[in-house]
Amino acid sequence: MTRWLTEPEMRAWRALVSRTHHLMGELDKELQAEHGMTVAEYGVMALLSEAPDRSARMTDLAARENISPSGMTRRVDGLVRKGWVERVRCPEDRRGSFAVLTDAGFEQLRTAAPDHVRGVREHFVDQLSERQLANLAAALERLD
Amino acid sequence: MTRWLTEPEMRAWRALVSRTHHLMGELDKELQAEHGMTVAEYGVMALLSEAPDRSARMTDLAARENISPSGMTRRVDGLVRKGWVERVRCPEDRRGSFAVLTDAGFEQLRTAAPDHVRGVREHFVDQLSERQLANLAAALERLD
DNA sequence: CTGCAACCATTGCGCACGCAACGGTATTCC
DNA sequence: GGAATACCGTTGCGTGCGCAATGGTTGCAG
Repeated sequence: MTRWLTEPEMRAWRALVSRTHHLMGELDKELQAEHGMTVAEYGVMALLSEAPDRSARMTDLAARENISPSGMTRRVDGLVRKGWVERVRCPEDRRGSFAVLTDAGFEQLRTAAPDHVRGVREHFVDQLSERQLANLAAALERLD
Repeated sequence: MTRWLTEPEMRAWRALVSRTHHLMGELDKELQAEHGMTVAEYGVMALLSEAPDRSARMTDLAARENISPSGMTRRVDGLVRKGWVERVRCPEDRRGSFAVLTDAGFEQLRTAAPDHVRGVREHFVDQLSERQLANLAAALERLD
């Protein structure tokens, strides 16, 4: 006996999928055009910039960004090619390696951040009330 | 002068991106394992099943699913290969073509739907209150 | 101390997508 | 009516990701 989705449930589900997808697409195009980087790359660099020594293990990065280890390897590959990140072999566990944000990477992030934040505000944050944002965060953080 | 994100704004933004991404991944894996189809394919077939004559123009499908025309061409290619959709050239506009849900496709959808809906409930709908769902839909539908 | 299981990051492979360019068709404008 | 324009769907090409398998390393069990 299947409990089908009610009309409000369906609306919430469809809105979540389609709005999020569209939103990410817009932000990606903007950040790519203005600063030659993707939102995914931005995410990694933002994480690194706030980490001790501006560095983190590959596994941690993958977990924090919700992608597979191999996906993170390639994402970091791209950042290394652009000179924004370096790899450093881990001394006390020679299997692992650190991704470290370079000075050029930090500067790139500093330059891109205002534009990216403006994009997030324009397409998302500033279109909702403080209350709506709080409710949305509370709801989504409850999942899983 | 950049208005940085406040902590609640940041939480809402991060939650939206990461939870949605994770959610889609889970549903995709389940639907793939149980019925050999992706959520994206399900979406197209669901649209077709509710359309007049179970058919729709490629352009309409692409717009409704928020993907590029070429993306929709390939998505439908896959469905045709599986025998769930057929292409029919449009009589009154010979540039265009219809995607039509076959009987096999309709049957496939009927079989997969209960499991997919259960997944959506389990991972999303049933974890939130009625009120939260309504708020979430209202907030997201307001974007753009 | 030795052998085996667990783990880290990477690589090969396949897949889905976007963009730009294209052929074919419809429409508009003179 | 004929030429320019806009539009529909498809294809070539490049990109980013997941899964499975791999090489190198660690740590645990006996």
